[in-house]
Amino acid sequence: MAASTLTEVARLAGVSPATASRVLNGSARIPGKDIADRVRQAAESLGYIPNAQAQGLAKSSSGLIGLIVHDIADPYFAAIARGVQEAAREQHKMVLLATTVGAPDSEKEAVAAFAARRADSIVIAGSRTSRAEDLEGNTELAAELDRYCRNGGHVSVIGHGIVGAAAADGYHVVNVPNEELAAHLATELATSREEDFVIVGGPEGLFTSDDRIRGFQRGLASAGLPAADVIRTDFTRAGGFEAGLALAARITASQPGTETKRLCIFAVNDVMAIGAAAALRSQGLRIPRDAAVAGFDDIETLRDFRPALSTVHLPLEEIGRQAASRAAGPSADDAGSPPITGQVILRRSTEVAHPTSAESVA
Amino acid sequence: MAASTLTEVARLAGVSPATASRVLNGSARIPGKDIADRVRQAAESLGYIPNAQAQGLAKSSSGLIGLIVHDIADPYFAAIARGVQEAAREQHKMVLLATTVGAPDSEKEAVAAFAARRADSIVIAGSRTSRAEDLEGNTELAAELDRYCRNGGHVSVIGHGIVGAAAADGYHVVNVPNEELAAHLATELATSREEDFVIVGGPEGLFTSDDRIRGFQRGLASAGLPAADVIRTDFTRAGGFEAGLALAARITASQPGTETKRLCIFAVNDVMAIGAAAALRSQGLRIPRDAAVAGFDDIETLRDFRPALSTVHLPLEEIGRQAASRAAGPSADDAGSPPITGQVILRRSTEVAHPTSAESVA
DNA sequence: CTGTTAGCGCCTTCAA
DNA sequence: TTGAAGGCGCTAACAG
Repeated sequence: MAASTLTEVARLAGVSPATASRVLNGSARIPGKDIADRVRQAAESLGYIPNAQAQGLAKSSSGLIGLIVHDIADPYFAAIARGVQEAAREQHKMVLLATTVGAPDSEKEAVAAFAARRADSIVIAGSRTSRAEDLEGNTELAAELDRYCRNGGHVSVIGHGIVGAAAADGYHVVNVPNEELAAHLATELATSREEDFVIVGGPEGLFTSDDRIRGFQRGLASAGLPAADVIRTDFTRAGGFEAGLALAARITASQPGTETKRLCIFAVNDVMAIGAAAALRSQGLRIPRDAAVAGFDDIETLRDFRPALSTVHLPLEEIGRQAASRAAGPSADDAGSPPITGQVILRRSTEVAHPTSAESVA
Repeated sequence: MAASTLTEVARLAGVSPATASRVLNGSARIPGKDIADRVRQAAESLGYIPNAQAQGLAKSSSGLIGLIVHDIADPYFAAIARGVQEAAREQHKMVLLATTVGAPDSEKEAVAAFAARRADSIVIAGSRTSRAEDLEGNTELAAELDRYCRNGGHVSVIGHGIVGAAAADGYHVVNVPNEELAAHLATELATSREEDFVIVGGPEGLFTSDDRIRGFQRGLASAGLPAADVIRTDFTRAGGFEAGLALAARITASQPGTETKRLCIFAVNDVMAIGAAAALRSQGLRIPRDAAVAGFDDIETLRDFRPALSTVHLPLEEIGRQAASRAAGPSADDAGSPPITGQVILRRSTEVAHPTSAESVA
């Protein structure tokens, strides 16, 4: 027993399908008042639900927003997804989800799938990469997106634009000032401190990571400090943990006698920072006494972590929302939404050690 | 410039649309070898992407899985979503996301929207409620689901079944043994301890919460202990925090002289537990010294929280995956997937206070 | 094995 | 204002 159709409703109401359509979905005036009620009633009694596929086919638009993330369980992406979802709700659309593991070819597939479903727009979150091995994948992805745009689709990419993507119509980028913010964080951290800085970064070629590293180094430089060592590892908690272990060894080794500066560790995202902190702790080191740790993103779920993590707040939800609404066209706010900004937040994890202040909570 | 169609491909290849369809999508044999290649090449050169809407309309099935959650940014739901997403990928389907704030009527809308899109199946996560004020909403939701099922849809609900939903065809429930596990947690906690138990629960009528409360009380009873006080609050971190504040006052008040037992707080989910812990800490109390805290769910992102939180591990991802594949029909594993089980995990937050063990990490 | 003929359910000109 | 007719892109029966 398939769902009832518009035709059935029309028949029951004693009108033509066209009329029924106008009453139930169309936009133009339908003052048939008497007839309109009959149709509505018929629809109601039949439990009529319009077939979105058919509607979409007829007017070639689907009311779908495609969202591509690396992993929906990652709090970073989950927060963005929430923003996208909210925007979608406002636009009376639904979001179609695709998760790739950052692999460009898998992203390409997702774009093709969205294109097949005639998604009205696509939001791509998750960092772009410039690694040589991804070059081909990136090119194909760019081509796929380009085709999608040429067919009238709207794309908005969060962070960096797709490598090799021509600035086509309907192609937007929501810029996140990773570099500037990282620089800002570095200068804040460099102020009135005397410590060695180390950066725990993701794999080379990951834009988000590279931008943050570059920015941090720049900030250090502008504060007259030497460049920090950079440890490359996975862009995950596990990666942070691994790096943390190495750093713990380094700290422990330099303990005896030598007047050592405290280590200040900047992990390019919060999750890595937490991993690094866990590693230090597992080696009996304490934060911020033995080392300072800072992250990036200000993930909500991690805010109760102790010692409270210094980080850079990013309005993730707003980023997602903006990406989704920008792709919807310049409808609402012609002025365009305001650029994304972040904010350095210094908390306990990078406090200068005051031996006595045990209870100071950020 | 709209995307190219199958007809165009067919024309370019000099064959009929039907043939082209068979080559590009159909399943039956298409050994036209020579012709098949021509078609494929034509498709390639035109950048042909099948229109899923049209395909869906023609074969009345959409390749879509609808997922309903309260909030995709909540790590609990995000983890489930990951599981659903994985199952979807295996089924070569895509997931359509809808977030409700737990409001039955909003869930009803989501179901209708999924039905409109002819989703092949729907997964509903997020706790069911039995509050009087939700009765009407629940009934409508049940009706909507029932209709959806009658039209051939498959539904699987995580946790409790929808209140008032008749066991229709295609309606499945993925049971989560909340009560048993909570009971188990209680008995573990009750062993060799002498403390007062308090439960921080969600609003009355929330099945997930109520089940866990009931189970915990049962466990306490079977250990010969009196029932614990129950504090009702929001099913969120903020709720946990609020309750934690009240409890902190209670603890502080009873400090002087009176031989007081330590308080053991069971929050019905991890996020609430974290909130409660934060509240205690904000009042200068320490865990587990001044109070023990336990949660439920074993949220991954929270595992680095210190003191490590005792909790009940739930295979969230597997739950999502199972829900999605069960709804896909008894295709893969006829034996049906194994029932969901959890596991009590005792960590630092409920350790019996050993004044000297400062570095014992769970 | 391939082409032809009908729809799938809806919307949208175009007449009436 | 309402109805009739055609088409959105594809698939599924039939023919050939």
